[in-house]
Amino acid sequence: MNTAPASSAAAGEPRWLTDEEQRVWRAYVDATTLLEDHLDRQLQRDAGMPHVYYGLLVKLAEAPRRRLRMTELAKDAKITRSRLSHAVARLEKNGWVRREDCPSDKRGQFAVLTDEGTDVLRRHAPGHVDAVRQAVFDRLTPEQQKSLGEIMGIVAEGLQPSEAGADLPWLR
Amino acid sequence: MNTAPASSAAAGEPRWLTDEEQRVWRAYVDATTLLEDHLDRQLQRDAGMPHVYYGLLVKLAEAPRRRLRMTELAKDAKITRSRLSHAVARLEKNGWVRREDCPSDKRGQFAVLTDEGTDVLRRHAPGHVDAVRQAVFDRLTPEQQKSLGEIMGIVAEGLQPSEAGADLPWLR
DNA sequence: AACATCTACTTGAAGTCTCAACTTCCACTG
DNA sequence: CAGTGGAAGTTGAGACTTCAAGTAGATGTT
Repeated sequence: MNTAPASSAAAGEPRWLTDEEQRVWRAYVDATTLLEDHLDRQLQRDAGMPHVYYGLLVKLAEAPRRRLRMTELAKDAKITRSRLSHAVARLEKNGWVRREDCPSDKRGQFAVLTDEGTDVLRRHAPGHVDAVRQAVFDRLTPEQQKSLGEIMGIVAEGLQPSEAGADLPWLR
Repeated sequence: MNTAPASSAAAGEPRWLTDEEQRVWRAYVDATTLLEDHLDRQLQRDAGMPHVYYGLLVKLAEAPRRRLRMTELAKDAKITRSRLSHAVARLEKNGWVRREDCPSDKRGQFAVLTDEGTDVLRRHAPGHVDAVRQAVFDRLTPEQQKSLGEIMGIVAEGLQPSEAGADLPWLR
């Protein structure tokens, strides 16, 4: 008979967004579009790279020995390995990252932050933090900041590709 | 003497993010990256276009006579006119949008949603709404939804190009 | 009218991202 | 140890975005 499953798009009546939900959703889309654009422009102008690339350098800077396996870096940055491959190629051309073979796994590659890369980061981090502050933190109350963190945490968790067991590869 | 202005990156000590602020910011970046990716994939697979393009069709569908001047559409969607130009060219190729000259201003162009475009929208809106619900609204309490709307509204407003200058010192 | 300046929109090239192969290597089975 | 399947990473083509420069029409000034 198949009458009315609750949440599937295949069902008869889609659960449209209420007016209030629409307002929220549009605010979200507007804000994220404008902000990503803003940060991309700021970083492109000052540091010569888009926001995602900057994020990659940051992840590397925080990693032990300033290096990360490609797959792990991709997972951390929430991007595909393919995208990362292209990105690292570009960053390598800039001299900010270098690739190194993994001794224990001949398929593996490390992305390693170079001294030059570290330097670029040091030079441009203040400007970036400042941009983020001005656009976000300076405009929100502490409660709103806390709220934002919780909400985004929930959304991110819900979209994480297959978190079950992926953390514990040694259990397989 | 120029000692320590509070919020400029040009100054000596940049105001780094606290640990808590960093957690919030990373949650934000993760969530927005994952979500945009998720929606892009869903729409590309089902409707054959990225999320932004879908958004353009929606704006047109809501406009009087299903048409909008290019500049206005760009403003509404928070994208550059150049990007819009390319996008509309593509949507035109799909037969979902058509251009029309503006009678009162010979430089002007209207982007007009075609019947085919309206149809594509009708067919794929349920799936999209469903994706948004599952990723966002179904996971948040009403208070969190309200919070999200307020917060994103504030951030968007701060970045709106129209709201020039009065708020923040642009010292660069 | 002539001129400069502004606005609306487009264009092409270079950079980035996606998707679907593809290569190479690892791990496991028999 | 051959064979199979999976994992790590890359590649190239096509799609999308950005940036700077372009055309053309509108507006304002003298």
